[in-house]
Amino acid sequence: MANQELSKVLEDIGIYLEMQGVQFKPRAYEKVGEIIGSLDRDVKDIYKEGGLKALEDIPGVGISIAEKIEEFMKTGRVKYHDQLKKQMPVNLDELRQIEGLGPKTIKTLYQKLKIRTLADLERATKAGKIRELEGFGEKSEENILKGIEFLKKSGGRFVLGFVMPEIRKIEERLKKLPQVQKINVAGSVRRRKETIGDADILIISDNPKPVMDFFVNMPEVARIFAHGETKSAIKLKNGLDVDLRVLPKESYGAALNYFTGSKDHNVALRRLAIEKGWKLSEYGLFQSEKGRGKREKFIAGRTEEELYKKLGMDYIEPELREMRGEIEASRADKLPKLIGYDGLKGDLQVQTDWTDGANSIEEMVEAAIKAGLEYIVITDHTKRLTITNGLDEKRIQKQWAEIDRINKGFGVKGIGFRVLKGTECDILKDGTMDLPDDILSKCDVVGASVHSLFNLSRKDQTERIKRAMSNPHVDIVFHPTGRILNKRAAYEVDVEELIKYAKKTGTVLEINAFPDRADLKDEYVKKCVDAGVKMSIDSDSHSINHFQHLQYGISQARRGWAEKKDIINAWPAEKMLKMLK
DNA sequence: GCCGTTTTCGGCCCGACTGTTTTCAGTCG
Repeated sequence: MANQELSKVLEDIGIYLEMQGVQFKPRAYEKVGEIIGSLDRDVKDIYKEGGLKALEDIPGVGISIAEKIEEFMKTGRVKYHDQLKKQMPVNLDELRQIEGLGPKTIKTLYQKLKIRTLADLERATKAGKIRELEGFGEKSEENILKGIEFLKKSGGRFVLGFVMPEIRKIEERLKKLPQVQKINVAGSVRRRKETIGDADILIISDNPKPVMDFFVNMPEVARIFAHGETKSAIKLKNGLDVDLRVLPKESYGAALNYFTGSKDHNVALRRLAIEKGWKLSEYGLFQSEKGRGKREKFIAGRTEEELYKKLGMDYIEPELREMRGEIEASRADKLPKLIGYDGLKGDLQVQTDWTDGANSIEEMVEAAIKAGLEYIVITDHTKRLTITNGLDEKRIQKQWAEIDRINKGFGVKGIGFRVLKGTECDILKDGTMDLPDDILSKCDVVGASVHSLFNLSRKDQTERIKRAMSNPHVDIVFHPTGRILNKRAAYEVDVEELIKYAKKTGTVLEINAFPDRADLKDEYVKKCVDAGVKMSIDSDSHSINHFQHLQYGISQARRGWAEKKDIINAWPAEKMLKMLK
């Protein structure tokens, strides 16, 4: 799908235009880039079927952008984009990752200091060049440096949910090859870590050469590092490294286990094997025979299940293999029965075009039904978040009438789906809510969110959120720590104190499934599980395609040892509602 | 550059915060 590439070109045009101080056009390009980026259908297909006219039917696309899309389809580039880029030859991808660096700043830095790349920026910062610029000072320089440091720490890692579609696509393609008998994606992808460094694909094949040839010649390959019979390694255009390995049938389980990790988990398994007088490697579990020249006796390794069983353990799900007590739990028959990937019945955070969502309530409902859900809560933003056109007292009541109308329609048609009334209500500076209690009391589900003042002291931020939790109508704290992976650290807040207070007030904490939020993170999920604090897994959908993100929230819950009993939207609507304040 | 229950031109939703200034530009959500 060329949508992603096209979407980036259009968004880049918007940024370049913004640098030039052009009015309104930037937003038009930015918006259309967003829309195309989250489109269901391949733009290529739309163009093939209906030409320019069909392109213009895409929301946000007029004649001018339609022509640019056409040009992109025909030539793979957009001249207008090339021209703009020539005028301002900076590495936007790199520089824009720094929090606080917008188009205008990037422009100034280029014009005054010839900064094009992250490396240029770091050099200038360390040489104290930034603070000398007009309009900049020591603080600006310090903030940029902090941004660079943060970026380095997250160091080239990819957000799982953002690269997963591409990995799955490659997996599906390889799976279809007649020479491939079995295939698995191993490594941190299989453990479902929130970010991954690379992807390891394992296969069984009697005739691997054609598979390898196919693999290194895929259209999204940018570089080939290795191209052999048992191992090939490539870099994709999006920067992700992918390895493909061919494994022998009899040791596939052992190899899958080895390549899935985590490293520490593997070490623990090997130690267990040694205790029993055996030896574990990626080739299998062996009886280590004394004496030279004797062949080691193969004990297990065809499947992972067999391997764990021989070691006297229950099978351990990949998401648990992080050395957080899973070895002991497995031996004691005390592993959790993790919530399943089909385990959700509802979604408690959904935005619509009443605020900053892309689709109507009805469209979101239709998509939710398709995603297999039984209910959703409409939780549009509230008035403080003005840019989203947040709902005030009047508009939210209007929305309720619309929801009633939709639910009534389901009643008539005999559809069991339920739309619930909710809000993603801003928590104000002092911990009070952006909507009055009499409105909140009439919502089915009240979510509370921090969207401002990320830099309060740890104490003030914690008190602020605790005050919101003490509101008798606040059911859930949405994305409790506010982090954005690869972009922004969590605000200073005492999460353990929030967990304690959640228990005391009966407040639910959210696992936000949006890929770069994944908030709460796994270790806090486990603390909630241990403390008996209930959680919800919500997509935070802003368009009909975002329900697919729920799986990443489920991953996060599983990595935190959560079972069905811990996740309130794994329950039927009635039971879920009864649990709330 | 897009859009239209303001319909083919004239709008395009804003407010808080920061760091720099001494009245404001840039960024964020």
